[in-house]
Amino acid sequence: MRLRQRFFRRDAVTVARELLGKELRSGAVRLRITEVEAYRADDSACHAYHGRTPRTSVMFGPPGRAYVYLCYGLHHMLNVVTGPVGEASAVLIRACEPVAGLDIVRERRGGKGGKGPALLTGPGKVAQALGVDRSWCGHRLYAAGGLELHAGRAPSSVLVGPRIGIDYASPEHRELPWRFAAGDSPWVSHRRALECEGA
DNA sequence: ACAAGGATCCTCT
DNA sequence: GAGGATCCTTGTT
Repeated sequence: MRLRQRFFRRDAVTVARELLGKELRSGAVRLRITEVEAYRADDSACHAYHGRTPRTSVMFGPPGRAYVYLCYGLHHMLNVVTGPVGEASAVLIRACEPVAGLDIVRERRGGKGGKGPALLTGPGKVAQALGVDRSWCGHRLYAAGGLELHAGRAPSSVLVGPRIGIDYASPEHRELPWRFAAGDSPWVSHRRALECEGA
């Protein structure tokens, strides 16, 4: 069952937590989301914080679309646009566990990552496994065809911690606990920095 | 037109 | 745990 567009028209932190366990599908490849990060409009870690640019314009548009950008000149990052039109926020997909299409995933990953979590724990790896590049920017994830977002098995517990790689953000945003991960999955990166929610 | 830096990944120690 | 790869986006001249 595909997620509806209204699922995404909410606060990025809320959507991020609820995306855990959901399924990304592209052809025969099906991945269960195990780690995400929220980026909000009023957040100096967010690419759109300093205003609208050609690269970030998708984040200002309707929710439920893909925001894909190139990092360090070689890694594609898959995000889901959240919130109402005009509010630039998104959720970065940082890690997944394979559900189906593992042979295709391994081929796209070029034989790297072996058989364990190193195969899919990291945002660049997830995009590569799904065959996502910048030509997918703006794609409607709630529509039928291409890359889709489906319901899935929710995690039994949620891990929470600070976001990764945002040293450029101001101090008050750098430590926000806006990274979420499935507590029941080994397919999570930087697990040390995470704590069980509510504990 | 140019320079700087980046929401990472991989390899090696 | 550290460093290099690699090139696009952005802000400035």
